[in-house]
Amino acid sequence: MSFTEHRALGRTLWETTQVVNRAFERTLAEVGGSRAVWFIFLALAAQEHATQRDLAATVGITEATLTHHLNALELRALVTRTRDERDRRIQRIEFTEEGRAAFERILAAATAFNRRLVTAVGGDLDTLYAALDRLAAAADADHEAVPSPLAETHHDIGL
Amino acid sequence: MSFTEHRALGRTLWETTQVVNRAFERTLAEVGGSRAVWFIFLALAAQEHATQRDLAATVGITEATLTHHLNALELRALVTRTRDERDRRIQRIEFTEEGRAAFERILAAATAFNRRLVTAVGGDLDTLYAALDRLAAAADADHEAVPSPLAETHHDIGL
DNA sequence: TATTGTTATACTCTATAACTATA
DNA sequence: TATAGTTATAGAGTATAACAATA
Repeated sequence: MSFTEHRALGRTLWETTQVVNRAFERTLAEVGGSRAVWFIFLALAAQEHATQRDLAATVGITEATLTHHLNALELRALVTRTRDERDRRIQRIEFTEEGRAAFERILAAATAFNRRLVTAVGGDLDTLYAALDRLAAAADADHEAVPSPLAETHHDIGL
Repeated sequence: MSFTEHRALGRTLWETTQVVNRAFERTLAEVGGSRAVWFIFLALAAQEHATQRDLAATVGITEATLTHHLNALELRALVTRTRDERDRRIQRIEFTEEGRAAFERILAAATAFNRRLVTAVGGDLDTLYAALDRLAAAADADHEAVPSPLAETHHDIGL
């Protein structure tokens, strides 16, 4: 029974992502991570952010949400926050030794997971990326005002 | 700067879905809907569920979560719940007149949105579906115990 | 005044476990 | 005992608005 003349592309995309994401979250949970933490860690390791605002934008969340996550990470002693000497408004966020180790574990798990996905897709990878980019562009078409997270590093950072 | 030898397939998939989903949620919100409500409405309209348990499985959520959503829908007078005469454990869920009208509005919005996505992808639709299916299968490979939601109606129902 | 980040609060979606009603 | 569904509770992730500290 179908309610539309087209197949359910948005829904298929949603469900595929749900399945993939749940598997990914399970994988990360096994090494003490989560998707949100993984994205934040990657952005931290890349060291391409000047402020928490930048970092939040890179991760694709608000500043308040980032603070929320950083609080948890600091509580777990995985990162430290120290005020910048020259501009005390700015927090400098750094991995602790333990945090760096956690990052390495999560990186290994995420890399292995990604490799599995890439292998599954086979040779059509560029075609898939092109299709996904067209989907995102089409969805955003009505709403240029809303910035798409990580647009500039799209595809360039580990999973 | 890249931390993996492969491009970030899982992440690209995630971000694409985020962008598409956010646009979809905005579209639905304009007609008083949400993704969860839309999925539930579709399952209701299809009338292929015997119990709430079935319905929850079709939508891909737990019974408790479904109850949560049905409470909200009943409060908004979009659905009614009546006990089955022959087995009073069973709730029969039906659209109210208003609920049916809401469904029609949401259907129209979702169909238009889906058409936009399909148009954007162009002629590669089957290739894209195949790639997405391979991704879901690969992600699930480690975790056969976890049932993927809507496996049987995959692709067969409106967005 | 503008910027950086935090706090307070709340919302949505989700789940688990204990429970009630019915069979 | 088993099944259908609800309630109570909680947790993760997210956001907005008001705020404090600093520039």
